[in-house]
Amino acid sequence: MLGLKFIRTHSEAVKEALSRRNNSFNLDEVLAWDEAYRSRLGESEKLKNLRNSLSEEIGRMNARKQDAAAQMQEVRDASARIREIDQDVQDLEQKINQALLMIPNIPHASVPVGPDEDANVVVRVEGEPPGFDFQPRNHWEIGEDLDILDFARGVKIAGARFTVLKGKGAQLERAITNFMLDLHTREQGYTEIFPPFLVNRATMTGTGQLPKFEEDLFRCDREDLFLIPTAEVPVTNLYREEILPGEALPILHTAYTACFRAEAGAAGRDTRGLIRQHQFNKVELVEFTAPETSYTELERLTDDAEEVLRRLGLAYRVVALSTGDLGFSAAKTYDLEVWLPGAGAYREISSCSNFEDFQARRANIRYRPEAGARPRFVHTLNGSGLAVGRTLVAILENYQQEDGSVIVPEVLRPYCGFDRIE
RNA sequence: GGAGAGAUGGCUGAGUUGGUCGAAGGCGCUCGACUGGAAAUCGAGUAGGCGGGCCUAAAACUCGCCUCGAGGGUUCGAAUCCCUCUCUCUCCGCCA
Repeated sequence: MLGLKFIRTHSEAVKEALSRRNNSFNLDEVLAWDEAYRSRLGESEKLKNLRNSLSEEIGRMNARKQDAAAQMQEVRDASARIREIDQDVQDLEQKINQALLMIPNIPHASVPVGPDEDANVVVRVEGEPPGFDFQPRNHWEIGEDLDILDFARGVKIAGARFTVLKGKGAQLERAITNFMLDLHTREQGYTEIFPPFLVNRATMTGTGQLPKFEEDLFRCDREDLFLIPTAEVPVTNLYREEILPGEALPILHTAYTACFRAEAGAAGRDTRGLIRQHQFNKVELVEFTAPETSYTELERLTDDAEEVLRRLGLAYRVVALSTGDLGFSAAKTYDLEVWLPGAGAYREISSCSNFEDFQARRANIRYRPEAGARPRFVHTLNGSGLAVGRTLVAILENYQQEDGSVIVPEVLRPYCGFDRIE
């Protein structure tokens, strides 16, 4: 969410940012409401001031046994008018707040300008895609032949976009998860969190999933709880409505969670394989930092995610998303795309974003730079470190052998206890 | 699921016959004094939000309004009275 004061004083810049995002939000309407809101609020506050001073006077007169009937009548009249005006104030305030929740973040100046993903910019390419002297296969073929992925039974017990991992497939998934968590916690300084997978509406609103994107979420109707689409949601909201001491920053958290996405707008896309599932595992990195350092922290956090790919020996590239492809809450995003030989393409395996104070405003997460100073909004960042299912896909496709077996990357062997799946 | 208790500032804890209470006291924290330095001691300060003024702007300052879990009501006036909701704690039941 953008600050109302900011929108008020920088309306042209906000409009310009919205157009770079291909967003057709009507800002003038909000500005008009704001105008009316402040004028009505002023009227109301004047009358409340009158009411307060008269009430005090009445108290004093009563103590002296004087007759305050006239004053009481005056306050009664004022209160009636206040009630009317406050109704307007409340209506306007509500309209403004609802509108504010629908305005996306402003892209950072360094974000490439463009209408869609075709305008994304490849920032760097790392690692060599492996060469094969045979035709590399898709992960779903490899996985089914090895009897470690069972798509048919996933559909039977749950539905489309649900898959069963079996035997060494399940073990490898678990090994990948543990390898990532250990790297982040032991070497990169993140504190591990294991959060609830179901969260309430306020939490979903805090990170920007609600109110605009409810159709992308799974919801438990009975309790009005939502299955988290990413650990970003519960972990960022950990400090909702809090003022953190300045010396606590930066706060680095990593969390493994299952993630649940309705994939409402993705019908027909990636229908085969593990790439696009309703449920998948992910290890997430979440960071809270002071505004001054958030962009250097974005580079560091992205590098922490890249380290997973480097250690797994997977080729990848880093892509800066364009203004038209940027997520609703993000000011800047790098996607990490891993090379998939079976698909013959780079596919997204991580997304690292700086949200600046967009989420912090929604969730009211602040910090006090020093004792006695006014609280400021923190900046929040997060990135996948990494999507576990897609990492499994990348390993199957990149480490496949001509005989159909798959070599396990060195760093994972201590975690799974085998060096090959055949 | 049943019964009961409670929600006050960073923490603790008064305030519940409605009226200078945004709120005593203590702790913590900040600044200052004392000290070679520190501890102890003493003094001062220390909630958040919104709107206005000031200003190129922010901060600071200043005026006002709101907030004592959330929302609504009674009243000239509510932390204090009434209603609804949420959450926490204790006991019982159930359960991994």
